[in-house]
Amino acid sequence: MNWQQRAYCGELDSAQVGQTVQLFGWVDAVRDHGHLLFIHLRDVSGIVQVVFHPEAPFYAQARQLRSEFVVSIVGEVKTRAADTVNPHLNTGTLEIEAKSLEILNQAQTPPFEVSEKGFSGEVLPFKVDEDTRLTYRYLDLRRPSMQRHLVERSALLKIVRDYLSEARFIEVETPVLTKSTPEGARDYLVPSRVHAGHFYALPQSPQLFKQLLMVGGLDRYFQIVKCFRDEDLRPNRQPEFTQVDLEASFIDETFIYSLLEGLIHRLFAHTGVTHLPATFPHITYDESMSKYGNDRPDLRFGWELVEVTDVFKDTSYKIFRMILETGGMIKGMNLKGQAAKLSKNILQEELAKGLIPKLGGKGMTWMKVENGQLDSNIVQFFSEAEKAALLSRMGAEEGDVLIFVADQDRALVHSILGQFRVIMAQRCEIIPENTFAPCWVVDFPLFENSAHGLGAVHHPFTQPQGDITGLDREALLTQKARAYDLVINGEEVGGGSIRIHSWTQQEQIFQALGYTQAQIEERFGFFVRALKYGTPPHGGLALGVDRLVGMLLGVASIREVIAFPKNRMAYCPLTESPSPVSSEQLNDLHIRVTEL
RNA sequence: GGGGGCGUAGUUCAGCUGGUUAGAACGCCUGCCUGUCACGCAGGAGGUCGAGGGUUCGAGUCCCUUCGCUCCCGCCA
Repeated sequence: MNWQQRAYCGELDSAQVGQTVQLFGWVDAVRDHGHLLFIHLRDVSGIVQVVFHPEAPFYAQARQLRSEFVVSIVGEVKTRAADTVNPHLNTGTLEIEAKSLEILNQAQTPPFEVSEKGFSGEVLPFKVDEDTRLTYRYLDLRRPSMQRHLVERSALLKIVRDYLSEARFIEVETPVLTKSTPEGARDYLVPSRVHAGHFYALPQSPQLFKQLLMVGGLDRYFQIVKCFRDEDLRPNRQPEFTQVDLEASFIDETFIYSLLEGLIHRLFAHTGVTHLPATFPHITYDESMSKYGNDRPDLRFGWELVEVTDVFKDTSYKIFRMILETGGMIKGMNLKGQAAKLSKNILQEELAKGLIPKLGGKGMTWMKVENGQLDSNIVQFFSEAEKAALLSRMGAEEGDVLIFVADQDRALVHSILGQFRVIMAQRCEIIPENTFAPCWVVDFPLFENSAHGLGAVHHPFTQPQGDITGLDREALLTQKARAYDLVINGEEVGGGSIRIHSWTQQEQIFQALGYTQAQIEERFGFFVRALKYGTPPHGGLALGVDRLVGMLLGVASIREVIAFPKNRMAYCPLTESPSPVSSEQLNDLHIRVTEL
């Protein structure tokens, strides 16, 4: 194999005209003119056209070529005549006149087309059932767009490594076979052969190990690492996913913010995005919930939630009055300038009766601002004072649409309006394209109510903002954590916290979570012990690589940037895993499978 | 775990209130074609309509069961 002399198809340029080059690749397309024969030859770098003339001794062999055959071609780089240039191909001003042809391998007709013919202007939509793509992922990966995804992912991860190395971070690997901890998601378990009846767990994150690395004095650690969570899947969720995991000692929140802002700037600059703010705005959890209805605000557009409970405190409108009398709240949103797009029929039938109930709401009140008046099916129930107050509170102008949701359950009001805001913004096409709006969400609550008492909102190693000594449950629920999320365009791309480094404080948290001394010892004994041996103040963050790369490349799903993803059922159609194993294997592992 | 949608040729899809031999495009095969590049022209092959059961004179179409995929909710410290 003459690999030393190899040239890459997509990298040929006019400087090489007249040279003889060696190419390896796959046949992307064949155009047989009976005499003249053209092929597109594809390798990882791109595509070039090869011409076979009928006089060539290997012409008969060339006519045997089919899609996806693997070939070695030696040929002369030639300039194309002006009227035969292909403007859609990077190498479109050139072609290779074949001097020899070797068919290195034949190929069956693939189950779907690998060629994207995409150099023909706009990229044709690739519509093949995803399970079929995953079953033949090696063919799917041959498509130029998939190769671009993985090439770019590699380039972006190199930027991460370079950046963090420059900032004195040390890349350390942590175990994949580790200890199951009852917090958080379900663990993937790995049975031990040597220790009968005992199990390792695959890490949900290297959380405890990276903190132990800080105790170990490594000072600044990072890792690009797989994490595993055995939960039901979502379009943007895989059972195994990749994080940029990092942790640093003797730092505070400001270190993390500026470190990550620098990294995000570099990553986005790589893809040509330069409009990110120098420092990212901070928004508190409470403010995010109240203005955007969730803790991952999409700041690319306005449409903030506005409370109008007080406007209707004496209303005669029966539905509002009933809800307010039982302690409910009314919030609304101004769909700025959307009156023309949203007819009364759409507002009432599709949204109030369709979408809102799907989101969990009982109803929605809407009104349009037309001819200087509020107009809707129920506007006659409101007083002039109420209408005037609404107009001013909502900043309403001609052509606006106001919508309101009322409910006893304040969290439900936020949840409905938060989802409604995003869905309607997409539907009304008000979200600017190719725009990225990052922010830090800060001041998360430390605890939340859970089925069995208090639960940690972030995780139990997060430092409280204040002293929690002696606080009762009610007071604990009002405490804030030193936790932060990095949110871009309404997607959480990373999260972290300043950790607890005092073992007494760590035990306070465990106790608040309702763990007994025995449970603490059994689950986290090794960790609490470590905290007692001189733990430095430290904190860190983890970035979701799949989501971030997916966002940077503008793909529809994280599966587009993962070489071998699982499907929605956590199944791999390519390898057909998971699969049954032999009874010998089970016996070795001391496992008996119960009847299904 | 709960709810919605889908399953027809290799691929993407059409197939009306149940009614002759289930169609289209692309792909594939054969032939023709010396400048194409989504080449063109002519011809051809290719289907247990996801599976099982039921209703009916008759089912791709209606009903039940089941499997698979997908979306939403729960879940995801």
